Amino acid sequence: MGSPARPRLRRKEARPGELLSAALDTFREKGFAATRMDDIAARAGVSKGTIYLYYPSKEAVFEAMVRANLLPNIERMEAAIADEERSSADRLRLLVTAFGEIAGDARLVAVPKLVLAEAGNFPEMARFYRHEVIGRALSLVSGVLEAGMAHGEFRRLDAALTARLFLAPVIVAALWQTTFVPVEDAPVPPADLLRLHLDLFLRSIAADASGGAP
Amino acid sequence: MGSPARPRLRRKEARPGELLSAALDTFREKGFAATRMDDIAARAGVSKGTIYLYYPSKEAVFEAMVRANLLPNIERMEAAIADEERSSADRLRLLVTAFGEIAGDARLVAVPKLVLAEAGNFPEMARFYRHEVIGRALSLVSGVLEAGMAHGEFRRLDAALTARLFLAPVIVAALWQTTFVPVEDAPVPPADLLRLHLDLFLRSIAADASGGAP
DNA sequence: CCTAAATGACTTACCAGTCAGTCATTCCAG
DNA sequence: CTGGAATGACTGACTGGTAAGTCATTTAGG
Repeated sequence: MGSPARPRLRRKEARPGELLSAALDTFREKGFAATRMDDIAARAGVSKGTIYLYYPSKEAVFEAMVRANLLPNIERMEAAIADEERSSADRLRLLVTAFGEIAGDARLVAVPKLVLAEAGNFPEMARFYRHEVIGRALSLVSGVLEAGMAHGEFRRLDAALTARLFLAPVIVAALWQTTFVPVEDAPVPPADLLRLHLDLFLRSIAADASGGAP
Repeated sequence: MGSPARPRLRRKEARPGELLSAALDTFREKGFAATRMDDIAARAGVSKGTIYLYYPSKEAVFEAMVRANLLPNIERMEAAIADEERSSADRLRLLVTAFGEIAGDARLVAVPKLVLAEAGNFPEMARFYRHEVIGRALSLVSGVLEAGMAHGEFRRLDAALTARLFLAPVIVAALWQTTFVPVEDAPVPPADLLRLHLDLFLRSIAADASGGAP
């Protein structure tokens, strides 16, 4: 028993990231309230006091964790449609693929789910997430939709509403994944669902009645 | 100061319902962990001890509250398509309307959101909800879809997947409503969103009138 | 050595759950 | 009717356990 799991290390640079990563995994498993600072510390291989060297409170850890996971998501999305050469339909296809990858990554998806669950207790963060992540995703999609409409590729529709309809199945797939898959044995392959979604969606917004796909 | 707010009343019959209603409103505002039994009691105009006359624990209150809000939802849904005379498209239209009403009722929608948020801590309840509410909603929709396909009204598609795509925007609208509307000032009218959804969805699954290409 | 990062025992606050006592209501005896 | 005894719904101070946050001490690393 006497063997100390690890000698105490001093890693001023790496700590904050390690702590937030441990925090994400712990919040993901138990939710905000049921997570103890000792849990996070143990997972990061550190004692509780160490967390307080870097963050002033549990809430601060939570907020920092959410912020740390904003940029990667946004960048993935924006990278997915950087290619301006493609047709609007192709760009939507790429977007669905990119979102599908995010939706399949349980660790990434945990963040919005936590924001959702804690919106009542962290209204400021909810507003922030609403604008910085969801707002950007919506603009991204409606930008592509408007381009397609201007180009005559898609019918004229309310781009803001249509963008929401485009994203809805992705969001539901993501939430489903984190909520029910750990609890039951018959998962629906998100890839199949999203392929069908793209097919139906493109058909429903296509400009001419006689099909759109080349 | 001496004035007692209210004389103590004895209402053995009405209490359980009043307690669950107070519990719903409190859980809705703060989430499960952050609500205190004293909060629920105060909202119900009762002392904390009284709750324990009717429910053995905080978790029991939560579970009872969820169960109490199952049946109304299911019955609303099933009533919405009871009319077997109509076309499948019309029945989908009625379903969207019914779901839209549920989605617009912030109190009702809070329940699935709480289930979602607490699925990790109440796996049994998550499974239960998955089967008794979501499962039933999915069968309802896929039943209508299959009837429409058999009738030649809709294209042949995977009914289970398509049903999920049909429900996704309703679910997202509901979650949006409870999460972001209290936090910002520019709500999207769910009615507009769902009307567009129905339009696009029906178009995407319609059998090709002009003998089009698959 | 010296500094500052890391530790973990300690303090403090909070809250689920308990239970001895209170009082509104009912119901019979006179 | 009436009053007072019995009932049991209701109360709220209290307990025990838990966990956030602190800080005097320890020790890695330069």
